[in-house]
Amino acid sequence: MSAGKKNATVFDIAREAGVSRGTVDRVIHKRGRFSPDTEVRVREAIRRLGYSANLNAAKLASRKQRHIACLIPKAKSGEYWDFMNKGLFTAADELGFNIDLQMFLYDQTSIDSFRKCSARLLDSAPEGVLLNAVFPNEVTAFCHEMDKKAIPYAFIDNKVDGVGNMLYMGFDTYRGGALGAYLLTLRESPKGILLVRVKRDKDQRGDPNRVRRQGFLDYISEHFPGTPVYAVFIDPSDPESICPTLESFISEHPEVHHLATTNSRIHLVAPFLSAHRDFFAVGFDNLERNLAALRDGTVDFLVTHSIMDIAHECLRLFTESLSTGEPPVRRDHYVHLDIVHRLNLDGYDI
Amino acid sequence: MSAGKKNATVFDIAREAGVSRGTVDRVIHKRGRFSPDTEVRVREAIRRLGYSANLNAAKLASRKQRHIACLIPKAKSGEYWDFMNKGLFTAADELGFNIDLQMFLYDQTSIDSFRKCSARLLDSAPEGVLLNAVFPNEVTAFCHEMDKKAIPYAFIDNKVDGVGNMLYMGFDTYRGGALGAYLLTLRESPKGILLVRVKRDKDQRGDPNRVRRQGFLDYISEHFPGTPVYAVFIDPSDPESICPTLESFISEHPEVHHLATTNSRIHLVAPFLSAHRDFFAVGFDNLERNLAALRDGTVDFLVTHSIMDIAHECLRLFTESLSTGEPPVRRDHYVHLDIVHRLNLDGYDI
DNA sequence: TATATTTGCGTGCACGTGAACGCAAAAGCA
DNA sequence: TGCTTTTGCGTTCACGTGCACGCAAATATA
Repeated sequence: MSAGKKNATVFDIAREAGVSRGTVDRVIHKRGRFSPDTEVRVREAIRRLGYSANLNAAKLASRKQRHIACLIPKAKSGEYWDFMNKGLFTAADELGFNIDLQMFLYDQTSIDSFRKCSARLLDSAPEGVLLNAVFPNEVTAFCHEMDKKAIPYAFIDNKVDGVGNMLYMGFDTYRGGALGAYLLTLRESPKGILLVRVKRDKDQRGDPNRVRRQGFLDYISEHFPGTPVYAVFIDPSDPESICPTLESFISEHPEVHHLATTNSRIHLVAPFLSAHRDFFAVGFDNLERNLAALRDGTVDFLVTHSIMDIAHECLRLFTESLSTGEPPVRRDHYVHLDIVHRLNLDGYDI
Repeated sequence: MSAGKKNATVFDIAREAGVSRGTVDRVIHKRGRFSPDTEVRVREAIRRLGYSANLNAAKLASRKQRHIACLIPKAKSGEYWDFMNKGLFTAADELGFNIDLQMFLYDQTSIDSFRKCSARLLDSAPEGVLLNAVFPNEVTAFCHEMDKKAIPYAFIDNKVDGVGNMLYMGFDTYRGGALGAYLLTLRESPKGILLVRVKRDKDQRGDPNRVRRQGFLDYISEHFPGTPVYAVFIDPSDPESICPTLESFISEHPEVHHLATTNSRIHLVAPFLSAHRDFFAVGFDNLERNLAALRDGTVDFLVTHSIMDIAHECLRLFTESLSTGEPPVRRDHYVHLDIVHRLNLDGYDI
């Protein structure tokens, strides 16, 4: 019942097109040394027989390393991009192609760092590039360079539009923000919302959480019009100052019992929350320290997505495309948003 | 960075153990024709070199069909076990082993049907069996028969204890019930809860949702002691009668605004709910009709899990175990519970 | 003791693809 | 024309495993 008719092989294609197996192989992998006429016959045969390569055999036979470069932010252990980094390596191992991941990690607060990193990347002449979009202008410029050199690239997590990327794998940040706002206000209508933000002094990048915050704010102003949302800025580099900052806020706004962050740093607020159990708190992203805050009940919900899924699926589709030479069937992919609570924390792997 | 040292092959093992490749192969697959002494040497070599088979090569070379039988309930299109059925076939295709799935679908309201089905299954002499646990006594008896015949089997979705199963892949139903109760009561403390249950007349099986219901009830009695939970029974075979039944209930209990089912049939209540928008409603399992009710806002939350994940992971671990001859590293597996809401419905595949 | 069977082991083919190699014909160049 | 390079194609080995086959020695059966 399952399967039944076995798939066509390169031999079948060769016979159908009246050429040899090697020729079919060269056409498929665009390695030259075939006539335009032959190419047409082979592609026709492939279409007719519905051929697609046997991935097991391909992985087994592929001895050459696939050199793929990743241009993503540098992160401290336990931060978002640190998980992405690990996820990509795990995925590379699992996928079984001989993927040689080369990491180019830039400082996400410095455009200059991005420029230098991307230049080094181009020097390494990768077969493909995975990147995210921090500095929209610089990323766009860099993409145009890759377009010129015909290097395929895929966006991971976020993207810029108007460039010739092969693939995007991310999630709906706007919707995520709205979902966070919904969960935050589900238990009790808010008299005011404390939105904890992170101070970025001379940070040159575009705000990566702007869209998510907009989704959050739009939901609030639609469903609780007139409810004030107070943005309070904390400084992650000075943890000692966080609690006092928040304490001084609530002494002025004792009516506020709802707290959220639209970035991934709600764990920074955990000490404050554990001293104020009457707060309902919602955050984003399943960093280990966020999950810990969820586990001990200081944070009520996390809205997140599986970083592993993003890394794995992105790398899978990308490398399979590189192998077959065909672009993925779909270009934009959105992974599912997860709602995580203390009661469904178990088995939630990052 | 990734990988580096290549994995040991059967050749390496053969050399290390001072035998031929074929002997190693027979030891690994327990196909006999080797001396106890040889077995020890080979196993030692495998351990020393940390060998594990190259799955790509194994899948490529395996020509024989793996005959695996599934003993699960028959279901109408769109019902829970219908998705499981489809999920198993999809997984079988994706896994690439030549898995020949043979379905033995019994009527889950009839012990007799189970008995006949399981007898037919044994006649087909499968290499392995996937089953769930409906009728505890009959399932246990059947497992003992399989134990006698040395047929490996795995439980999917739910299980019975005290038998020699190789694997269990399911989820924490008790915790799920509690989570449902939490979500139901998050918005507003309940004055009473309407728990819609399904009438089962002369149904001989054990109640599959008992544990989940217990989790639900325990949560309520712990956090809202004294709150009445009214069980109202509906008859799925008579959809016309459902609305009147519920209407007559609320005319007697107008203070009740919380509704839940602990089975997968909340979609049966959707018509009632769409006439009573003041109800907060929580259900279980992501059947298409449940998701539709979520989408149009008649149901607020679904607590569920990915049936596909269960099917896929169960079949994967099971067949890999059959291939390697080694039992899975872990026997009991619990998949993550998902909270699904209208706002994170997109991209939620079943 | 003579013959049949089992045990223990090695060899060889197949799976489908990647990619290097080789070779004749065509094209470029002097 | 005589030489080199390019084009177009076929052949062959390698990847690691499953599994059938074959064969000698050991054991069982007559």
